[in-house]
Amino acid sequence: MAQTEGAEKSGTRAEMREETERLILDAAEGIFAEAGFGGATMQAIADSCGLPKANLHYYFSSKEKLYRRVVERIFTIWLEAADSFDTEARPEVALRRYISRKMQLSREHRHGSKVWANEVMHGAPIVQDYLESALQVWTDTRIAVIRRWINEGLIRPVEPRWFLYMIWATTQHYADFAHQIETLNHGALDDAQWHEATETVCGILLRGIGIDPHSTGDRPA
Amino acid sequence: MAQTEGAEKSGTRAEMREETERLILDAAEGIFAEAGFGGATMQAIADSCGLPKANLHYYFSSKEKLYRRVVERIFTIWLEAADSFDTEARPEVALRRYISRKMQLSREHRHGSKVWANEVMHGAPIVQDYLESALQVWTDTRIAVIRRWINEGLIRPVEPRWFLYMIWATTQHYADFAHQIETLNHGALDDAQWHEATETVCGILLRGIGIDPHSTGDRPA
DNA sequence: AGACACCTTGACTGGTTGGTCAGGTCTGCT
DNA sequence: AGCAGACCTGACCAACCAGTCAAGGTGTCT
Repeated sequence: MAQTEGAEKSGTRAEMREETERLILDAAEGIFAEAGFGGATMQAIADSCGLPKANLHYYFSSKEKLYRRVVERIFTIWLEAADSFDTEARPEVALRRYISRKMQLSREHRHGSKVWANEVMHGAPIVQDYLESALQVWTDTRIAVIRRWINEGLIRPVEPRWFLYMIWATTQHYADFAHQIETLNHGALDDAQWHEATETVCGILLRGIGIDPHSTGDRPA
Repeated sequence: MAQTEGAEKSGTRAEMREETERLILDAAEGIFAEAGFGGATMQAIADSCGLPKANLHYYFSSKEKLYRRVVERIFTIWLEAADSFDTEARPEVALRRYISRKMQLSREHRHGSKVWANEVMHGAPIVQDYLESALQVWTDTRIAVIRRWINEGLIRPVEPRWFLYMIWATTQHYADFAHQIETLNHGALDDAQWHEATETVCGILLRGIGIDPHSTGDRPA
């Protein structure tokens, strides 16, 4: 009976295992985001997904293993979003799409962004290898693209590194500091505010590097 | 003997107490920044400043009280820096000074920024009242100033709220994500890089709202 | 039906942590 | 000198937490 937890119907063994793991990972992401690794307890995660604590240890042998899986999942989502930074498109198109996507992620994956921020803030004890491999590679290729745009005179000459950090910082801020933003806003941002914030961020960043933010790709150059 | 801890010479009772409290607060700031509230231990803080753990409890009755004092101190520094946002000066001067000051704080008070970020990310359980009072007031006055600049045609019309968040996000990113930045940079940023990053951030943000970032106040308008 | 592997869970444990306390030390005052 | 009050600290404790385990349940094969 307890095997068909919650709403999902029974499927194959593998499907059910995956389903339960996802249930735990979702709960863990929320708890780790709200309390940090040290502040989170396995009991709290167990309560959050309505499973006994011992059950968690059946699926994830240790707290650290569970945490690592949470962070890995977040990094995967982040990398997929990163693909929206199209290296072939014109800068105003590629950047606008990438920034919009990152804003969307901040809205839909607030917890994930917080866990990542926490991890990096504490010196990336778990994901140092990601920083040095995948992130390094991704960053280097994008820096090369931005350099090319500069050489072709498409954007103003800015150090690509600092510009990329500005994009990350401004977009992730809406997830990591959501509580502060919502306090100052007297409530959660509505659809219109999210749209306006995204437009403002896009507008300032694009204009900041010398692009007219309204000359999107759908008009002939 | 142990009373004149470390390097400082003995002064009055009050001076020595203040000195010891500062020693503990400095250590606590570092530990809280690196491990979060839940991950930090009183023993680690004690070791970090070379005092026995029981001594910490003599000066700060509980871990939470100590943490609160750390956060309060950070907020004070933040507010003092906020005064560099001169509401009288012209936008390019006021903004450039404020952004530069915030970048400087990110470099000199990395730990403090991290503790603040941690606190807000976890829902500001300790400093919610600051957000609702002091920060709210400060933000409202600055938004009014930016609105005035817009009405006077000094800067492009942007929602001041989102613009302010961009400033906070980009500058604090250099403290909160220092580890990520330094990993990608293969080492800490040197003086030249900090200068260049500050210039890039200022340049993009000012240009983004329609200001020529090089028309500083020291030339006649 | 029976056997087997997989899943679930309440109860338990060893280690860690925040906090206490009694007894000692030092300083400034009279 | 002698005293009072501030300061220091090793040893201790109760609470909590990650992780274990053994016993029982459930689905799926032959």
